[in-house]
Amino acid sequence: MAATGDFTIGEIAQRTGVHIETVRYYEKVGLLPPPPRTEGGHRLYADDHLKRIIFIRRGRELGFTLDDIRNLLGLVEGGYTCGEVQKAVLDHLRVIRRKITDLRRMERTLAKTAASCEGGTVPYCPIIDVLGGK
Amino acid sequence: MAATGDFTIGEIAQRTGVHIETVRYYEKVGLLPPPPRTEGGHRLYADDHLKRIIFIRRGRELGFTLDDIRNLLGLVEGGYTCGEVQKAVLDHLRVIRRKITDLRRMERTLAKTAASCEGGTVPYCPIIDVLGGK
DNA sequence: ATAGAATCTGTAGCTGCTACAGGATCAAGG
DNA sequence: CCTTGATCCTGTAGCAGCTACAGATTCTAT
Repeated sequence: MAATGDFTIGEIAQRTGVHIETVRYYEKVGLLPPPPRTEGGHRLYADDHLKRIIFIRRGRELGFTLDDIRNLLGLVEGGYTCGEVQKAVLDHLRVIRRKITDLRRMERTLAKTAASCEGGTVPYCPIIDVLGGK
Repeated sequence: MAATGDFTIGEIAQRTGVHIETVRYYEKVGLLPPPPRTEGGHRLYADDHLKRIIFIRRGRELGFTLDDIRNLLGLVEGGYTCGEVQKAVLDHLRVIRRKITDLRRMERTLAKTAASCEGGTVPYCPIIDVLGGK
């Protein structure tokens, strides 16, 4: 039930939480198949598009690149095995963990640096020394 | 001692670990004052430039945007108080910590998702469900 | 019929570089 | 002095992933 609803781009944007321009952008870069149009040329989306955009958005929220998502969608389309999908996720997990590591290193350095500083109105700050390198 | 050495852009790139094009880019966007030139038009850098580029690089390594760095350099130029600098660092620290939080959330979700998966040759994967959202 | 909202296409902008192309200049060797 | 090869010059375009226009058209409701 609740068969193929026809959505305008505005409705689909609202339902998916993705901006109108972004929906068009996804179409342009081939992530979203071009939907049928009204006589006047307005896009008319169906449930399939809705699902696909939600898939893309979820992927983005999880930090996948559009290219990653393209591949995942390719798997979904073309028949996939659990192993293939899992591999993509584990690869991505490694990327994320590296980023976390990098950020934590920055955080430590910055926190230490900020602590070395009195923060008053003194016209000198040890932070600048840290940035000045050596 | 070791007074103002004259560096070509290639030397300065090597010493700072920043690409030649990037050095020119920093000049273009106003982070680096235009150095004097040879008769033929080649850039000639002095120790001040060297220090400045190292400052920029260190800032980048710590995740500051070029705009942040521009502000920091402005402080350094124009006379600064420790409090001003500390504020910039603490602001940035908040940004970094937020990113870490976001990435950790992604990581948890992905790790959980990947674990829910057998990873075999089964032509179905629960990960896809997660991405499909609901 | 008409007003106002929504949509259309196409282009430019954002960050922080990187990678050319096509030419000029520099430093070293003969 | 002259040539060669390395380096440098300017300017432009490209990357990701959107976002923000402009100027025109279409849709919807009265």
